[in-house]
Amino acid sequence: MDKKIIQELIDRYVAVSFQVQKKAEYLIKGQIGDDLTNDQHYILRYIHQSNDCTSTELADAFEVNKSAITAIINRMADRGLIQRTRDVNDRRVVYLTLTKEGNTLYENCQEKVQLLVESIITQFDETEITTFINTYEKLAQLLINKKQEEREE
Amino acid sequence: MDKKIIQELIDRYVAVSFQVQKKAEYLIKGQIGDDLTNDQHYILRYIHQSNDCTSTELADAFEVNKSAITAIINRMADRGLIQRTRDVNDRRVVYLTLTKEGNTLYENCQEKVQLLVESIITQFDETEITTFINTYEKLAQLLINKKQEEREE
DNA sequence: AGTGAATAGTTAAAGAGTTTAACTAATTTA
DNA sequence: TAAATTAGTTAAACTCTTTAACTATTCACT
Repeated sequence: MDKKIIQELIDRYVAVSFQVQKKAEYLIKGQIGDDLTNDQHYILRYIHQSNDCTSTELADAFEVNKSAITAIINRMADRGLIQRTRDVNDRRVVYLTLTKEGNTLYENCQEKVQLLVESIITQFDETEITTFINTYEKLAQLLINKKQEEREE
Repeated sequence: MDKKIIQELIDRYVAVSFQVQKKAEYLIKGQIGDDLTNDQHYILRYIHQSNDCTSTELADAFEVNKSAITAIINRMADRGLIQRTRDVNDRRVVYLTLTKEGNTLYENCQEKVQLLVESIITQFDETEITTFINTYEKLAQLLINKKQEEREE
């Protein structure tokens, strides 16, 4: 690929990924209201999806220090959204789960996000969007590998 | 499209966009070091790209309040990266530009980001990536329209 | 079995980013 | 020209993040 073309693609990619991220967060925030910050919403989703979620796992996924996770979890636990449970076999490990209230809030958010996304996703045909997500996932994998490489140096 | 398929696409999309964002920020941070936070890096890029950039424009682009922009710009101006200039015709308006130091830092970052992105972008063929970015840009446009609609309600 | 290293998580302090509300100063409009 | 609007700032309160030091537990090894 020509260097100039690459440069152009980078500029387009940077601009568009930025826009999509910010606008999507704006629209979702508009849907779910002030109950959750963006970060708390991501955490809520992540814990709901994951089995036996731990602080370390979250810190890796979010690329922040474990103490940043502790702080967020504290706030959400104070509000009764998240529960901590010690592993019986390895008592260093603390599992994070959603409380009943946390789950209800998740369901609420998910419903609203779904309505929003549906109204947009239906403007693509299925092939276009699966092709898009396939490439996106390939990109994600390459980035994960790249991180792995850097770690090993 | 079937409801179930949509649901699956949403889950894949949410997961992958999240991963790409976090890993990309991690890798870029690894390249440019501790000179800039992620947000400051975005601001630096944005001001470099834009002509006659103002706080209001940044606040719109980043979907935050103007006072959040003031705070970041203050920090970067204190470090001598950004300059404020009043508009001669409309003296309410303040234009933001990069100083010489700001520009040097930008060039530096851009070079490093480019090396990183090149090493990844070359693993796609050109058709795949332009198709990807086209769809991405279509998505961005839909989100922008959606925001516009909501504003008008 | 016992010592040293590694692992999971927390705490505290300092700084960065955000929101809200109140404010100044300049411009528009009616 | 008075009233409303616009661009930007300030201050207080809060969230998020990093660094470094810490506790508690488990692993590895002789």
